[in-house]
Amino acid sequence: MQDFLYLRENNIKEIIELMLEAYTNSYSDPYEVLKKNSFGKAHHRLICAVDINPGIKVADLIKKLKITKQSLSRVLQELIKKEIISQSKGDVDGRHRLLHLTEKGKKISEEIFNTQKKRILEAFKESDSDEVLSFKKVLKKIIAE
Amino acid sequence: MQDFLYLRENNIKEIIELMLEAYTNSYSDPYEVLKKNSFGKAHHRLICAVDINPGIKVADLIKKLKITKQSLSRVLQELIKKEIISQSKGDVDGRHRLLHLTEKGKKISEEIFNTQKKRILEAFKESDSDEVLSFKKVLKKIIAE
DNA sequence: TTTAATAGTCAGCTTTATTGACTTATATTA
DNA sequence: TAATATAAGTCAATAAAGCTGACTATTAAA
Repeated sequence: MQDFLYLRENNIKEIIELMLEAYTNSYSDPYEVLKKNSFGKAHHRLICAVDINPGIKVADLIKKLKITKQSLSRVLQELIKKEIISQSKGDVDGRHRLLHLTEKGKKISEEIFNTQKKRILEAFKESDSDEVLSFKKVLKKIIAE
Repeated sequence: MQDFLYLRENNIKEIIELMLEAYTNSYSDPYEVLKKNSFGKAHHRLICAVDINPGIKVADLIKKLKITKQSLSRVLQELIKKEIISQSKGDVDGRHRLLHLTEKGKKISEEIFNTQKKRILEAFKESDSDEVLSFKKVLKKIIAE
């Protein structure tokens, strides 16, 4: 019977710690850009999620970020006031509030993204394209419930 | 000239958001176990880092978790008091404090790990072994400075 | 038209992390 | 050996991020 090395407990545990470190490193890269705009980690996570999911509704954002609506609200209202994020009423369901980055928000998100992409690009340039594809594929499967 | 799809900005951006979600999901899995022991996310991160890096010194832990020593201290002293983590003086350099999980700490870490590994195992079982190897390889490269 | 879902809000609290200013112990180097 | 640097610990004050609970307003569905 074959022993699947990659399914061994120690490998799984190592992967879990690698994910912690990869996230921690990647999301600390834009520290200066965020500070310049008086934003914290909570703003960063929110901007990132709205950027890649334009038109996302509040309920889905809460699920994605795994925070309460009260926690989200404080940060979201700040970003709306500063005209980084805009809201619109859902056309299918009028109770929904659909969130988008404003033009100003897109610029700041790009600035944040530029500091983060360096790290990823370096890693990808040292990898084969199929390795990168596998990376993304597995990442998506980890997210799926 | 070839266009490397996987190096396109939108793909990199998507990867960055996938990492956010994968980390958020993976590290919210042990919510009940942590709550039972009156531990929070900070304790979780610390236990995980010491588990996979036995004998790590305080300075390296601070670098890995990207927090200040004052932030680390509060949580670390709690875990030392509760006999989850033990300290020993470094034999090479007597100023170092080397951190280990105690037997009690190993048990709790296993309990935490068991809730996290399910998600990873499911993802890995649906993947080929070379995809998992690529995943780990790229993850490590993202961490590297 | 009653009920359910979505979003927003107010208040009070806990947890996590920060800055800045120190102390103690050990190691290095001049 | 004496001066300096490094690693860790500590005290105090503050900020950032998150939570629970109790509500209101709006819109959709039964």
